[in-house]
Amino acid sequence: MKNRILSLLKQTMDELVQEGFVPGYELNTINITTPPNKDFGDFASNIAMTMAARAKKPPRDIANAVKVKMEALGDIIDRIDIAGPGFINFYIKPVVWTSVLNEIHDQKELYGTSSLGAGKKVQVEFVSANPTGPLHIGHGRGAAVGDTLVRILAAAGFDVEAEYYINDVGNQMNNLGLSVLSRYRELFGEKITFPDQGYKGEYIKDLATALSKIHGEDLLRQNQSKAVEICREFASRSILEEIKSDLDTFNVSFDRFFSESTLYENNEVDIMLEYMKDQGLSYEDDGALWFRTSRFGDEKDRVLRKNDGTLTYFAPDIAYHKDKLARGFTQIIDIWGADHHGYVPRMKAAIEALGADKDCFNALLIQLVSLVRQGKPVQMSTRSGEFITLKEIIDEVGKDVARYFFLMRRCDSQLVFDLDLAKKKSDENPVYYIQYAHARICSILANASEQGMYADMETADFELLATGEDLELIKVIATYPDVVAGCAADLEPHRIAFYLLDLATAFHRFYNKNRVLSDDGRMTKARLVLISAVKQVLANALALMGIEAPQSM
RNA sequence: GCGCCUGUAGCUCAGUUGGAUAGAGCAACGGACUUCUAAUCCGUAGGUCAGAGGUUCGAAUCCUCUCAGGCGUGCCA
Repeated sequence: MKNRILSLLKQTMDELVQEGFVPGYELNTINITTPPNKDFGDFASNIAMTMAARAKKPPRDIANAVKVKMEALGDIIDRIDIAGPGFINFYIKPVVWTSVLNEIHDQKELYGTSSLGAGKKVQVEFVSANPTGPLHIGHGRGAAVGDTLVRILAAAGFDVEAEYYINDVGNQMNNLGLSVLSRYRELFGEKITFPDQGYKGEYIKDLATALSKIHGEDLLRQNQSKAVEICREFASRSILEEIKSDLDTFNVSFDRFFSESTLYENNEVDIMLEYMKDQGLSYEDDGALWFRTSRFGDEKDRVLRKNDGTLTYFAPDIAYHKDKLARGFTQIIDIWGADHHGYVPRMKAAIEALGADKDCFNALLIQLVSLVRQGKPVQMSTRSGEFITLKEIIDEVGKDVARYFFLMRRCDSQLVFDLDLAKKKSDENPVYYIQYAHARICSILANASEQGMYADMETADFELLATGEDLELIKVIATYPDVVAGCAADLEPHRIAFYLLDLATAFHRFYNKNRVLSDDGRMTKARLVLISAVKQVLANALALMGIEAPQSM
């Protein structure tokens, strides 16, 4: 609907330009918004005010010219008002709104999709936790945000791929191996000194126990490095399996798990280093190899290879992003914890150094999650091994609630996860509030079908719906495609969560004031179509968030 | 010290990229079930948009400074 008004307005402005009434303008200066107040119409434009200075005419004069031309133009506009300093307020004919019911009926689960991203290949990389321990609650937020963003981008017509980068090379992997081996020796009664940087969680002991069942005492007789390797391989494989299974129960899926080790196997790191050298972008100093990131806006140069000969984390990461670029993505989105924000300038520098436009790379930073139980913060620390895992959260509050809670804040806002609220099955919990709306509709439709009545597009009289709460409800479902497109364009998945709340509110309000099944047969038929459409949109939006739409509660 | 994020009702947060009288939910108070699911709805009250300047027709939104909280500032990952 918004787009229809927009194109009418563009047409009008073009005519005014041709007539010499106003000077030429840039396309993106035309902006349609929904006014803060229903009294100001369905849509509004500030074009008269933004043009006033350049046209050297009072805004209200320009607004009036637009009004006269546009009122003659379309059959969807009821009337146009000019308000305040020069706002143009558009009032849509009520019956026109009801056409969205036909759209929803025709498109079903495709309602809300668009071609915004047609022809664009996007990759979203998220979670990417090291296989050194189970996913914790912070990973959960990244997983929920990333997975939902992927679904939104797909709905907006992007060719999108979800990827998980496995850091299975390097020091922390050895650490893992050492940690497990220590616990293993402990099992056989050896006195051990646990490594300083070791992983202290209980799961390490479980892994050691599992190893002892497979190998018996054999590893005690192996030489140290061989034993560590066996422990490392076994542990990382087991943990990765567990991570995958957790993601699966969280309804999060990936198109590809990309292993860091393949970068070495395919020599991609060396090729990248060679490229940097050839381009004059790297140099040796102090026995280390440096990358001139400062040339691309970073505050100082960064080390690629340390003076002990080993590579920094940054080096394979550049090679990894080179690989991504080579795969032909027009846009690369990395979802990171906000504590990695200092890493953004150097990654952007790398992207630019690799010959790509730095704007094709986006880092979405996810702020911290803290847990609250009975009003008190729950202490967490990865190092000491005291952390709440994603699995524990899912077991406690359920997958749907967890996903919604992770998405009910803007990404760059810290999130307080209230476990007591999450478990409450009442109106305070937004998830139940939304799902309840869907279940209520299902219940009405079930009652209707018992009486042999169904939503029937042919016989329903939409004019009956062009008033009151019926019309308000229709307007909310009509904005859904704009919401999805907006989320995709601005990479802000949380807006879906807020939209769902608005839609559920509009439905509950409607429900309390009106009956669907009544003695009035014509109204009953019309409203069956209406609530079927609402049900469809609720289901579509919930699906974008990966949340169930229950038939009954 | 420097950089990034945040600061909006008692609490938790939105705010359509600079628009009109700043909005929800919870908590508080008062109402609505012979009615398709009361896990619901309606009403009342609640504000120096952290503070001070600036930019302009117009600022919660943009710029500068100050204050407060979080994070970063490794040849860690």
